[in-house]
Parts: sequence; structure tokens; C-alpha cells
Amino acid sequence: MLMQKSHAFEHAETTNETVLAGQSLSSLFFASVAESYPAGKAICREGDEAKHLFQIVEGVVRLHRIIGDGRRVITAFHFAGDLIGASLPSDFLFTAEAVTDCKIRRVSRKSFHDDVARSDTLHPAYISLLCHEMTAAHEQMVLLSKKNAEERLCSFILKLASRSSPLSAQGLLRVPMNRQDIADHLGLTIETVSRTITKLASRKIVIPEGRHDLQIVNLARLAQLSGDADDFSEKSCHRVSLH
Amino acid sequence: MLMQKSHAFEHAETTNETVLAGQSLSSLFFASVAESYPAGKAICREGDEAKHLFQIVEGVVRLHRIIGDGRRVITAFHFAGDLIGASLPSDFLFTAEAVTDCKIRRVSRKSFHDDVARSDTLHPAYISLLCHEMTAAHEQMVLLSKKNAEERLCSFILKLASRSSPLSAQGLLRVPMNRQDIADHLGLTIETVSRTITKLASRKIVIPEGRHDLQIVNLARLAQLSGDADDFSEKSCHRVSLH
DNA sequence: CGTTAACTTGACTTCGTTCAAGCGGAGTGG
DNA sequence: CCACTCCGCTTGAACGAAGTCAAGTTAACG
Repeated sequence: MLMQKSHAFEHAETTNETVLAGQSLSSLFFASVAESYPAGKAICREGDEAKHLFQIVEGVVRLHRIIGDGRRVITAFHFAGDLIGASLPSDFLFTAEAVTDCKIRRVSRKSFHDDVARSDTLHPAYISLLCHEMTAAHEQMVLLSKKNAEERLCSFILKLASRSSPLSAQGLLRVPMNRQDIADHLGLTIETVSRTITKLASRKIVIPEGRHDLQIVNLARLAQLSGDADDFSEKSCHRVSLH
Repeated sequence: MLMQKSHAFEHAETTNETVLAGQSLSSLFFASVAESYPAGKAICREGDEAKHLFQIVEGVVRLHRIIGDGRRVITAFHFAGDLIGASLPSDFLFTAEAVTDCKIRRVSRKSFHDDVARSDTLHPAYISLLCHEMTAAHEQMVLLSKKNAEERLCSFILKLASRSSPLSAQGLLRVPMNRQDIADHLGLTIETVSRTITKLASRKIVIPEGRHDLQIVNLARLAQLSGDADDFSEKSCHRVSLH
């Protein structure tokens, strides 16, 4: 029941550096036994003392914060191979919950840091991991700050696709989280997420297959619409340098 | 002209840990000579190879990214004592520009990391710094994701106030950046920033004195309006735990 | 004291939210 | 196997907060 095949590092494209970082750091988790979390179960809670770090062996996890009244912000989703809690000084800044059924390994924060400090390979791997998380946070700020609903959705779908295994067969993308999770991650409402997907579908850019799968028809168009201007084709180059 | 009084660590309230972190890491910059940057000048540019880390001796710096067409996101402001570029793997993820005239020290990335790795006190300080940056990034995501214009402005003013020296005399807060900078940091337009400040002024919560100073009249109210629910007074506690 | 850039204010538009109703598929029980 | 129910999602219509466009106003600087 636990330990299974451990297909922990099959995410497709991130930087070499990052993949290496993940791999070497995971060695610290091999000794631990993977625990099962059913979908919806909390792994750790915002404000709890961060005694442990977690590694996802299997499944998808969401990290969220809740402010004031019920407003929820999902700061990140994490997938098989990812560590949770690496960038925490003392307390958890977020609640982590299983989106799907998960298998998760756990090590104590202290032993993790001791091991990292002791090793010449683990240490840069750890730094690299933190920097990568920082990069993701910046991307998310840009998304939340300047992108409209369509750009947000396209960015999200692209990021999901880039993490998934080779887009299983002919471009069918698994979307493990529900609409509310997506909305809370993109700073939108569930209705806007739904409408935007419908709009993308009507334009034959993606085709929804049930609630949790997307046929990606036009990846290039998706990239254009994400607002990241990876190509400088269209009206992309009007930056007015004021100094 | 360089080196002056070096009032580098006068920010008021962050965690002890963080202040210590800043202090010990700054020892690495003492050997360098402080260079002057006039307001508006770029310190480093997004995409450049990150050969150096910077420490602000004096002045205020903005970090920004530009996406697609001219849309600019200011991911953070930094003040005297802060390091710039600590959370970067290889390339700069942002452009850093002087908001006010600045004095800045610079060390090579390599020597910085060598020194940090070599020292038992510097290393945790560095980790702590990264974690603190991550926390700030999370806060910003929450702000951009769920707060309205008024909450954003109040949060911003509060954060500024908490960084400033003891709120110079009777609550007069220096706001070094212009309206456009504030707008680009809060994910608003310049007009909305202006209107919102006017509204806060009409309610006697702050009183603007010129373009770059704010008399803070009602700090408590400001905190309430920031939407962070530090107090659980009003309608704050309706979180529906679904599991 | 005059010029100019930065800021404020007003009128109108827009995109996303809100509120409300309808749809559909997975699970349950007859 | 079908009918029923429930929940997650979609769709529609009305609303509203912030954006846009266009004047004014202010204050910073020479």
C-alpha cells in the first residue's frame, strides 16, 4: 500500500538545476514511510509550528491562506516530487490540503536542515529550490496584478501542461483540481473560470472532456493568449523606457 | 560623499530573526565602497546575468518586471539595509531601479555564496532572509488576489509605516515613491490610487501633506481597513471548514 | 514667477462579480 | 435497470468596482 512504484520525478520541463535539486533533496526522504492522505484532508495548517517538511510521492496538494472573512487564496499547487515547507522559517504560512488522494513522506525540519548543512551537494540544491519557489511566486504576482481572466486561465493551463507527463497521448491534460480551486488560485470567481473555459472551447483552443480533463487543441494559441509575450510578434514591444 | 553615517538598520518592526539576518549578512558588504545612484537609475536589469548582490545603504529601490506590452509590475520596494538579489539562481528576475537617490554596496555573487557557505552564522541568516522574502511574496499574492482598492492602500501604508523610523515625530510618514509606482505595486491604476487616498483623507484616516508625506491620523482604523483581520472583531470568523 | 510634470477629479465604459436559475453526471436506493 | 437526488458546474441578467479617457489643479523646480 505504501511505497508503490515511486514515480516521483516525472514532471516534464523545469530547469535542469531544479530537477537535480529536487532529486538530490529527495534522498533525505527515502528513509521515511509514505503516508496516505485522502482527497480533502489537511496535511498541515497555517500557524502550526513547522516541525516537518513533506515530500509528495503521489497526488496533488494545494497550499492556501484564508484572510478576514472566508476569502481563500491558493498560493500554489504542488505535484509528485515537490517538497512542501522548504521556505518556512518557523511556522507554516499556509494550510496544505490534498487535492487528490496523496501519498506523502515526512522528515523533521531539524534533521532536514542538519543534513542539508552537512552536504556540499544538498546545500546548493536547497538554495536552488528556494529560488525556484521565489520565481514561481513572482510569476503569480504578475498574473494576479496585470492579467485578465483569459490570460490567467491560459497561463494556468500551460503551467499545468508543462508539469504533466508528456501530455498523455494526444494532448489530453488532466486537471485534478475543481473549479473553485482554480478560481481561488487565479483570483477569479468560479463563474468567471467556467465562462472563460467555455469561451476558449468555443474558439477551439481547448476541448473540455468531463470536469477534469482538457483536450489541448492549439497549444501555440494558448501561449499567445497567456500574456507572457514569449514571442514578440504582435503589439508586444511598446515599452517606453522613461530614463 | 560615500559611506556617510550608514544608518542601515533602522527599520522598525520585523522579526528579531530577520533583523539579525540582515545585520550579519551585511558584514559581507562592509569591504565594498558604496556607489551613488540618482533617482530613476537602473541598478540591474531583468534577464542580466546576476553577477552581483547589492545592499542598500541609503535610499529606496523598486524591483519590477514588465510583461507583454508596457504593463509593469513592481514586485517589491526595498529600503536601507535590505539586500537585493539574494533569491536569484542565475539571472535577474527583475529590474531594480532607484526610487530616490541611493547609495548601494555591491559584492560578487560568488564571493557572497562562498562566504555564506563557510560561516555557521551567515548560513542560517541567509536562509532566514530567503524565507522572509517568501513570506512577503505570499502577502503580496493575498493582497493582489483578494483585496479591494481601499484594503490594498491601507495595507501598503501600514507596511510603509512599519518600515519607517519611529514614524518621525507625530505620525508623519514619508512616501518616497510616486503614485504610478504605488499603482504598479498594488495592481491598480494611478487614478484609483489617487481617488482612494482622497477617500481615506475625507474620512480623516490619513492627511496627505504634499505628494510624498502622509499624516497618519487613525492607525487602528487603517489596520482594520487593511483586510488582514489581525483582530477578529467584526464579521471575521466565518471560515467554513469543509472537511 | 512661470513652466511642466505629477497628481486629482469627473464622466463614462468595461470586465468581472453577484445573484439566481438551469443542467448533467455520479452515486444511491428502489 | 431506472428514477431520484445532490453536487459541481454552466449559463444568464443585472450590478458595481475599477479602468479609461479627458479636463482641471497643484506643487516642484529652474
